[in-house]
Amino acid sequence: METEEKKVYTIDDIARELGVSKTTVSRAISGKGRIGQATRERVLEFIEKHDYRPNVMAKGLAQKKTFNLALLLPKDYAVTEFPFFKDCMQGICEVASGHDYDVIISMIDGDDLSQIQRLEANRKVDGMILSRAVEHSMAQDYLKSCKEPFVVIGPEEDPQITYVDNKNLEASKELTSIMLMKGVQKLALLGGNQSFSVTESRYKGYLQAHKKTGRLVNEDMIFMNCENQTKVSEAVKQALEQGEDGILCMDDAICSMCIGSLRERKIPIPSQVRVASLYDSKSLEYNNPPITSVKFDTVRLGKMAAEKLLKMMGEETEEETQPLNYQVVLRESTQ
Amino acid sequence: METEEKKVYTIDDIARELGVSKTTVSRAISGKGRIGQATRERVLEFIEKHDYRPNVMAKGLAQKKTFNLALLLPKDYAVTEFPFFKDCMQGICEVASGHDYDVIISMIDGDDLSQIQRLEANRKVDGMILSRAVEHSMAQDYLKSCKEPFVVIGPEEDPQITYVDNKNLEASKELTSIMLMKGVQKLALLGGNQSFSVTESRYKGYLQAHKKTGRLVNEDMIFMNCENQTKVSEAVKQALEQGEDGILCMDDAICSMCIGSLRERKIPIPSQVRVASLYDSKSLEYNNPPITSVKFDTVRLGKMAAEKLLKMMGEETEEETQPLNYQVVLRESTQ
DNA sequence: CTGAAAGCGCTTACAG
DNA sequence: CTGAAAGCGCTTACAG
Repeated sequence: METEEKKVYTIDDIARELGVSKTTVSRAISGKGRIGQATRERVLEFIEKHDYRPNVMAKGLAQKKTFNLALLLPKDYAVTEFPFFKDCMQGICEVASGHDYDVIISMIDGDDLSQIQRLEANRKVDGMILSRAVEHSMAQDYLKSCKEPFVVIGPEEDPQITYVDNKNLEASKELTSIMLMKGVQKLALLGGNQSFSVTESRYKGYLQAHKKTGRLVNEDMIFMNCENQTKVSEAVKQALEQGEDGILCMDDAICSMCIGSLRERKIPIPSQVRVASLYDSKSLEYNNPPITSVKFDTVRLGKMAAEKLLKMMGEETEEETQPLNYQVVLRESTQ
Repeated sequence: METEEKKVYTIDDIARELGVSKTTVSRAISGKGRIGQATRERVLEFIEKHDYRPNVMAKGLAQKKTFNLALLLPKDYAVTEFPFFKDCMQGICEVASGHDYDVIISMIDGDDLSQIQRLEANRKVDGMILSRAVEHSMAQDYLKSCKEPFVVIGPEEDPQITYVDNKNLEASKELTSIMLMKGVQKLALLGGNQSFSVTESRYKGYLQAHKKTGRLVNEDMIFMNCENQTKVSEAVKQALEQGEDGILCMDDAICSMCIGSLRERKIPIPSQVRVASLYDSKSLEYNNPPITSVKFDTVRLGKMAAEKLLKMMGEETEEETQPLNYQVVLRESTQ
């Protein structure tokens, strides 16, 4: 029962102790190359018994791989986006570790490429995931110019770039349509930061739904860049003055602020104004009344990003063919 | 102007082209070992010109280092904790990359050690940072049993373990004292998840402040595990029925819910009830009225964690001696 | 089926 | 001050 330092074996030790060559040991482990059934089992057994784990760094050097991938996160994201990034991260980590890859995070600041360049110069990763595509981001252009494989999370117009995205446009269109069908006459839209692509997608969905049903959209029904309580309150005030009877919020944070503002003005939901959100959260679900909103499977989004990337890097992965989807959850706030 | 593949040099190439040995090149780069001024400059110049960057993985193998550190994040953290983790992450990444280290994230799920064991077995990191110490966490015990250096973010009673923490107890004590001095007669405490150490620290601060001023604390003034709107609303209701004239919330999320609940009941802040939070956020700052709260420098907390860890790993770092601190920001909600 | 050898791109005693 | 050589712990043609 002494606290003896457990010896950490190398492939050399194993070869010596077993009286075989390290080539053989390597083959038994990797499963590549021909090897006798008997020897393989002997090696595997020894490994199991002594809990040998190959040195990934050495393996990487020999194979010119790093077994790392990078997740590029914006440094400046707003509170409203936390749940999104956290879920992405979780999905990515899960599939990465399933392939014995690790994920290195790098927080990148707007158009400052230095962190990306550092990662690239140091050759510590085999591929990168760029989260939250900002319109006209330099990062994308830069990554394209490198040989490094990468996928972006978010909408992407460049057909040469691999991406995954939630169906924001479709979801927005569907929820808008539903609200119009339910009898909302004038539906205000409270949007987020206009430089984010997701804002644009949701906006388009809203427009298309109006077009489809032959409804007019007036400039003054659209309130963009609702990033704090003050902006939201102003928007709500103006919308009410204009007699809007429905408010569609682009995400849960905006929606929370919107609800707060309505409550302050003692405007009943849904009897005077129906409210819905294009991104769900617990606080909307548990609100009184519960708020209608769209649920995405963001963990899965992250997983798909990682799978796509691993595939580009030549890993074998059973990429899910089933497309990402969403659910519109109708709750009391739109009844 | 062709898109020629830029050759990626190795130390061997440089040695050959310069007619020196690779030992010399290595020395010129690392600055270790004696080397002639002239040769050093020749090498450095060549490197600069051809933008040579040493292969970190190879360097690592030779030095038995990985130049990675791991950040262990709980998989299940609540919305309320996002800003905290994000700021930590940012601080850690900043100092890590300053030392040419990268940070690998791993999301660990309660008492499931498998992810930690994987990291350890793969030897992909030189040290770990365990964020959010949960009371009696297995992770800590496990890490202690490994040789791997690690530091924890959060309070820590074990004197053998290195940790960094915000001064939650002190801050809680100070803010509580201030509220009592300002004339609050009965101060309710709305606390978070009781299994987190931070909850305990803040609770203690609240108690100590009462003791110091000779005030009694009644069981029924304490409301723990206020993790959703329902629980908070109940707590607020009960507190009001008991005639409390002050409410101290443990964090910004709890406080937001508390404010919402008060607003619904049309209880004016601060005239009927004074409200304060032990963790600040924009939404509290911009609330109407603005909410008194405590500001911590969490980015710096992350930095210090990383610095402490790097030091344990033998890196040279000018560790900041200045202790972490906090500011109590008195706003309208406690006037 | 198995192994000796070279190689991945660095570092570092050791000798000169 | 400089270099030849061994080594970090793996993989992988190549030969047998």
